[in-house]
Amino acid sequence: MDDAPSRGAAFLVTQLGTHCAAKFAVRAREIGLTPPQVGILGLIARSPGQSQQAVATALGLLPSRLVGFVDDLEDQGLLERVRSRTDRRNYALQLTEAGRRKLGEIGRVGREHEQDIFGNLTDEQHTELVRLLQRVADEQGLTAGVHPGFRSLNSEVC
Amino acid sequence: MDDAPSRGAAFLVTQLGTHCAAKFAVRAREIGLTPPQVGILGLIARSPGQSQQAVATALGLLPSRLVGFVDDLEDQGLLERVRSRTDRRNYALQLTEAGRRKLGEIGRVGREHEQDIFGNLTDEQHTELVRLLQRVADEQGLTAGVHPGFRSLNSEVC
DNA sequence: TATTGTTATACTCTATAACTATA
DNA sequence: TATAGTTATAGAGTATAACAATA
Repeated sequence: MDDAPSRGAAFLVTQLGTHCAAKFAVRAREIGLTPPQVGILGLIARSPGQSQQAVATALGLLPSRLVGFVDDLEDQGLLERVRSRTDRRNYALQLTEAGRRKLGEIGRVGREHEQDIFGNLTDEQHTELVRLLQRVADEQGLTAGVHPGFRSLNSEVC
Repeated sequence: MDDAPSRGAAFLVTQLGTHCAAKFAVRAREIGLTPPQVGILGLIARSPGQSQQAVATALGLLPSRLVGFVDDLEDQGLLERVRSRTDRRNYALQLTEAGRRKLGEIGRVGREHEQDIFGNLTDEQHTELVRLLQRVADEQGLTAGVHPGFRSLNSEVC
């Protein structure tokens, strides 16, 4: 008897989630980004002009951590810090043209990633899996744009 | 347009996996254990008498990390280090009676965890979800007893 | 010489708190 | 006085490498 105990859905999701996160991190690094930076670019693409505070809150990471990520994205020429006219304390973060191009790369990488992990499912199976996961995620309050995994586990559970 | 982009299965699995891991860590802590320690106790229950090297390899964590976990489990009286007669360099790790009782608690906590996350699915939906996840996990080579999340992401992907 | 378990050291990552400039 | 962004410091967690005991 060397079998693992029958794995429940929770164990399988945890195991596969860790696996997916690790594989995606590799793909993100290949285009010069960390996973949180992918989230930052996507958020600014959807809602341009937000302050760093707003981005930090939306993604569930500390403002002090955000600084370094934005520094790097700015160094790469993917976004700009534009001082707000009305309140010169904060910035309005904007994608550059290169940032919009990078967004296309992110999309390509994301599709490759999805195919890599779930490519052996039929379309029907894939659709059913997404439906079930979406339902559970909604019930667990994960619908919002806040990405777990960017924030610490401690702040997650308190 | 403030919607997140349609979330693929990979994103959902990553998001839910992180969420599940965090919630399980809380439940494990309530019975005095860390997630790796849960894995250690389960492995020794299934295959008693293994050396620390064997356990470390099976769970994908470094032998030097294992020492502290086993120290704590021994302090709690849940397992014993028994010197091997044939090779006095290594130990044969054995559960104590208290360790076997703790295993029952782990089972209870695991069922509560599963119910907490997936309790709103019908039995048919739950079964279908497990089937799909199991299939993907198998194809990704996650069938073995090696638990990702105990080892570092770096060693995972290289 | 090789291996098991252990310890010591260094490194990475993250949280906390202090600081500045604006308001 | 309060807030946005930043920097500095400290702490937790982990990997690497050195070590003693045994083979």
